[in-house]
This record gives sequence, C-alpha cells and structure tokens, in this order.
Amino acid sequence: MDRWSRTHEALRRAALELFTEDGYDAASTARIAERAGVSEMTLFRHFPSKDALLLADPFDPLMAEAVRARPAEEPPMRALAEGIRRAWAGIDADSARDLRIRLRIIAEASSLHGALERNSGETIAALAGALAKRGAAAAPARAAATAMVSGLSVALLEWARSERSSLDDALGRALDVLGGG
Amino acid sequence: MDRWSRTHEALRRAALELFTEDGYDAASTARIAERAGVSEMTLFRHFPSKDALLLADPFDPLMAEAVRARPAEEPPMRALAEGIRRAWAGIDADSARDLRIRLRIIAEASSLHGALERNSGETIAALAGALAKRGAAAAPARAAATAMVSGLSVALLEWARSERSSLDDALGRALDVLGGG
DNA sequence: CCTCGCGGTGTTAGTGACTAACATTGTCGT
DNA sequence: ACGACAATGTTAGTCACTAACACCGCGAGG
Repeated sequence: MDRWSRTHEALRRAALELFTEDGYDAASTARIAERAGVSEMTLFRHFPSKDALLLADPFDPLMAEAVRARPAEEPPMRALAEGIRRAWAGIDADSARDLRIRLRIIAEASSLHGALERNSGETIAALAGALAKRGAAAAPARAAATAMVSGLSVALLEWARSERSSLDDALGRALDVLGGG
Repeated sequence: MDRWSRTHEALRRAALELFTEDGYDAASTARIAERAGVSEMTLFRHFPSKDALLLADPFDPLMAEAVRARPAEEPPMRALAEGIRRAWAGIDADSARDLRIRLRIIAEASSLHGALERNSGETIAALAGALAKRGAAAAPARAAATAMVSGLSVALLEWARSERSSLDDALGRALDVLGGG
C-alpha cells in the first residue's frame, strides 16, 4: 500500500466518520482533512469534490453485461430492469448494510439531492452502451439508461430511509414498475 | 407591476443575457445583480439559488391530469409516457424556441448536470400523485415519476444540443422507449 | 398633510467549497 | 548517498450563499 492509497483511505474513512457523526452538510472538508491528518488541499487532490468522498462510482460491469445478454426482442426498459435484477441478485448482507449506511447519509442531506444520479455517469454510459449493442439508437438508449438509474436511485433511497422492507423486495418492486410491469 | 415584480423580472432578464453571453459558469451572481441595478443580496432574496434564475419550475398541472386520465389497465411507465405525450402535443413554436435556448445553456454548463431533474420536484410529486390515484403504491410511483422526468430531461437536452430533429420527434422517440416500447 | 409601519433594499462581514501558483518534503531507483 | 519525481503543504484567492442590522420609500391611518 503506497502513500497515495494510504491517504486516500484515511480521507475516505475520516469522511464517513464525520458524515455519520455530524451529517453531511455539517462536516466541513477542512475538518475531514484535519481528521485524516492531511491538508485540505490534499483532500481535493484525491477527490474532485466533497460528494466524491461518499459516492465514488465503483462501476459494476456485470450490470451492463447482464443487460446485453437479454433476449433481443425485449424492449429497452425491460431489458435494463431484468439485467439489473440478475446482476444484483446475489448481493450479500454485508454489502447491503454498507450500502444502507451510505444511502442514509445521502437521504438526510438535502444538498445531496440528485447526487446519486450525478455520480453514476459511468454506469449510465455502460448501460446505454449495452442497449446500443442490442440495436437501440444512441439518444433513446441514453435516456432509458438515465431513467432507469434515476428511478433505481430514489427507490434505493426510500429503502434506506424506511426500516420496513428487505433490499431485494424494494429493488424488485421498483424494477417491476420501471421495466414496464 | 409593483416593485417586487419589477426587480424580479430585471434579475431574470439580466441573468438570461449574461448566461447567453458568457455561459452559465462564467456569469457570476455579482455581475447579474449589477446588471439588474440591484445588490447581490437582493438577488438571493428573489431567487433561492443561481439555478433558480434559469430553472424556475412552472409546473404544468395538465401533465398530471393527462396521466390520471389514462386507462387503469395501462402499466405506470406507459401511462406516464402517454399522458405526457398528450400534454405536450400542442406545444407552439415560440415555446419550443424559448425552451431550446434555456436547454442549450444548461447543456453547455457542466455544473448544471442534473439540475433539471433537481428542479422538477413539484412535477415529479404531481406525476407520482397521479399514479397513486390510479392505484400504484407510493414508493414505486415516485420511482417511476422520477425515472420518467430524468429520462425526458436527457432526451430534451440532447434535442437542444443537436440541430437535427424536431421537438415532437425527439420527444416522441424518448417517450416510446421510456413507456416500455 | 403628516407620520407611522413595513416591505423592499443596501452594507458588511462572514462561511464553506473549491482553485492556482509555488515551495517543500518524502521516497525510490541508480 | 543523490537526483528525480510523486505527494503534500502554504498562501491567497474566487464564488455561491447567509446573517445581522441599518435604511428608505410608499401607502394607510390620524
């Protein structure tokens, strides 16, 4: 683990701690940097924005692959929904818990409204690319991928906010509707 | 026209001018206020944020109404798409031109990525409400409404950016896909 | 006609995210 | 050990946005 990765992790950890302690808005970048034992300037060299500390986009290529594998006669929105459903099927409890923690922080910070979608550029592009390879035109494909990711985001935020349902249930219901059911 | 409305209009006009001249990011709120003959403080008393100068949300109740009027057996995403298609059918050329101007400004400003969706809270809520009255559960309805508005937004931005197609065509193709076709 | 109230505005001073320019340090291969 | 380069620090900004308080014009009451 080189120096870069070490500070990177320290910053991410410090950010998550402060976000959960004080909330996203009340945790200033100055204090995050301080807790990580580093200057504020360094924080912005590692992360392009404050959001990025919370929303690094670990794009999952499995999603796009699963979408491309859907039968050709399936319309775009359904192919997206079913592909994503498959890709998320085997999610383990640990990941779900971590996801919920992050989503809770996002849901409670009004300044992060729409931040999830904004930081999903890679995912959207990959999904749109998968649709295009199935024969869809570029513009509608991009619109469909964006719609799916946005819809999914609000569904996930709602799930994280309310204690009631399991991730699989909430995700399943959302994908049913978004896919055209 | 009382004093409030006069400054309000002066600010909006000054903002649009500067945005088209210099681009959204390069036009500082200070200079907008100056051109409107008013202090920066006053600008923020009239508009909650810089975005709002460009994206006042004139919610169209016709859209929600048209969605609610769709046949009950139609699935949510299709009801949204068809309702919106009807509500936008009779758009006149002047509105389309004005819309294109605003959308161009948004498309060219990277800092406004996702701003359209963020400022459509009222519209999304109204559409979700319309779906709920048709019998949908609240959470999926909200997800579907958000997805539709987001998808529509990128389609409109793409339309504004490329000279090629008519608004009706671009909108129609996007709604076809988003509605499940 | 005067004055009182209050809506609309100005001023000042500040916070917080983010950037630019330049100096400084740690580290790693030779 | 030493030069080179990656990583960090320092300083001084810009810009969106907020708070506190003073001021001024304009219409309604006496």
